[in-house]
Amino acid sequence: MKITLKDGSVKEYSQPMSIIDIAADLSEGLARMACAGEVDGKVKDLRTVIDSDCSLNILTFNDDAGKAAYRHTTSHVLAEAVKRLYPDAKCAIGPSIDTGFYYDFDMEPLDRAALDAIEAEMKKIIKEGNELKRFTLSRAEAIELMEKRGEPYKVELINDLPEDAELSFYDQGGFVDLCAGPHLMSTKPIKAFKLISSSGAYWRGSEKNKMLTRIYGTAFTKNADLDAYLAHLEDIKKRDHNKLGREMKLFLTADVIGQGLPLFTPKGTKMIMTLQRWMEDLEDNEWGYVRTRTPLMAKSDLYKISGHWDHYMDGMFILNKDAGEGKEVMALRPMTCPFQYYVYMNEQRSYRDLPYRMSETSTLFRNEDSGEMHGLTRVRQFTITEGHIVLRPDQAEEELTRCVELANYVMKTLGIDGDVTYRLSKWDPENKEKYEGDEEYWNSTQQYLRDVMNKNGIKFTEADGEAAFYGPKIDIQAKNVYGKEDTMVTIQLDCESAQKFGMYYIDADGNKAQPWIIHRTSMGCYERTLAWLIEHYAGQFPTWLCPEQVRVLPISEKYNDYADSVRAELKKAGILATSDSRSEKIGYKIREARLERIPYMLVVGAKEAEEGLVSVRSRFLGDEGAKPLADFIAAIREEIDGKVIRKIEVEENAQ
RNA sequence: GCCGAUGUGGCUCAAUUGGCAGAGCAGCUGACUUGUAAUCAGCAGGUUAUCGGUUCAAGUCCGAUCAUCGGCUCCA
Repeated sequence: MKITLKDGSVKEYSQPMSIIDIAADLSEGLARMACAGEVDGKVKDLRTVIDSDCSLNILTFNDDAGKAAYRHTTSHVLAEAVKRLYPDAKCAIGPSIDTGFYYDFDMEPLDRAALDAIEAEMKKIIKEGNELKRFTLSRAEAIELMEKRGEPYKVELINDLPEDAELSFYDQGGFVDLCAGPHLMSTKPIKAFKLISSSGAYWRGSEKNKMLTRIYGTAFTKNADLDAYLAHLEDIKKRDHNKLGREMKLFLTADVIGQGLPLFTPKGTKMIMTLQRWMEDLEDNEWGYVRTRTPLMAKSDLYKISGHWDHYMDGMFILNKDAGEGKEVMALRPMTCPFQYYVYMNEQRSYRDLPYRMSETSTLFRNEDSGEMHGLTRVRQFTITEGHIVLRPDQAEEELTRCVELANYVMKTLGIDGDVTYRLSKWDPENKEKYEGDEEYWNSTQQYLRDVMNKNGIKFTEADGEAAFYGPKIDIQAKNVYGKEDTMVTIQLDCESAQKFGMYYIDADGNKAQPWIIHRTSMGCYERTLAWLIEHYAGQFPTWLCPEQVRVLPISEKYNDYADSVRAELKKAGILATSDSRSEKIGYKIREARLERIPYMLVVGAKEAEEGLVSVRSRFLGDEGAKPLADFIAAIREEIDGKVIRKIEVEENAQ
């Protein structure tokens, strides 16, 4: 048989060989590094015997699939250690994940000391260096084995596997686990690992099931890599908006006010208002939107029409629920859709009036479960740039394109377009009752969105079961510093709601016709966007977004008057400036300003006061020297108006 | 909502087996009048998240509640 290797060379063998033997034949080093094999593009266990022509790639820890096998084997070592220390623990599942691996057990919760003890036991197991032996069993044998070993979760997994599935097991010195693999040849190569944390996790991810104990860990081939990863974990905490945003005094929370209800300080408010004014002007002046202002609450009747009363009551804050006769039951709004629909319906609309684009800086309330709140990214009250476009079906493609273009423009201007991924959120064809409309409706609307993204050259993934009940979505997703993904912008096509609310327009023939609706945001939620900006820029925002753009620093109190006049000039030019009139040394004032991440510092003393100059020290270029105040104002004005993002070359990561 | 951890001035932390709540930074006041990463001195700031219990005595032990964090689930 002929084996084509990654570099194109061909090896020939006269008899069947396992992948690990082929690796050993190629080089001893490669066999030592091998974690898995890729045969004709499919990832296989190293023990797989090859008996016919194929292409073969030996995967090491440097390959994603190799890394997964390495870490998956580590998770088996974890399972063995847990079973040794806690014989009554029941094994559930233990896959590798992007950052390492986890394993779920039915057992008591663990504290750090327990994790340390398990870690020590794992080290022993690795030292023993047992080989992993793979074998397969029939369904009956497999169930018998797992029952004998007291592993009810494994029995359940086996029962749920398809009839023709191969039931493979791995035995490492007596510890046997049901597992599809692939795995390392033995536990010996595992060098650097750490158990990160433990937490609860529902069996099979359903809250109806029992909560198991999950242990997270990670593994590397070198201690240095593990240390670097752990240091990285510490490092990203410094960018965490929830810590940095509070430190920078952009927002706060108060126990007595409640969960998911952040308060914005003057600084944080300034930033949000900068964003909000920009968005409103942009939408109204350049993208053809009209602005609405609609109530933050409504009678229950409205939500009964929209369907929220039946399907979303748990997510709403209900007012007057237990009030007696004569009191209306109200609810704070969790979305703006129906409110804007009534603005549309206020007048009879012609086909010529469409598309009718409404937008609102809209505050919403959602009664999220208590465990869900996080910083500014998951809150109970938030404000979004929410819009609804009522349009004719023939306008859908162009309008959707415009929505994507607007969102794109916003991302680019904020400098975060490189952080996002696009997702086509589709219905779940296996779960039709959760959605309105038939298969044809979903296929055609989904195709619309797909076409729009393709025509705009946007790369995207597709996800089943992520659509709104009334239609598919283009979701623009971003990850936070910890890798957790949130939706930043959403653009949804809805061909159903107009009927529910009796919305229509008069078509060219004078007949009533049913419009389509696009639900969309252009920037998403201000709270979440601010969080994202804090993390992206590590607090060092582009000048136009800074709540304090310039700080004037007199070198002594003698020059406070000049500093004040400079500050007044800056303010006159619409620049957010303060001056530091304290009797501190100049170095001290600079240090403070840097810690507060002020982009520009203007040092003024005798020379500057006499000649009308300012000595500029910026976050971008360090000491830029003395220049006339007017020149500085012109330059920074241009930077702010142009929403310029200057690269920070000096003083990065001021701490 | 579920599992777990945590909670001491604005921030970072200390307080021995239960025995007088303390420091640095930030803040304020005064002195100094300063040229590019920390001038000196003084002052003020705490019902130890909240409520209850045990005890001669609770930051410390017990219970409940609230909030924060790490996950799970959820996010139309």
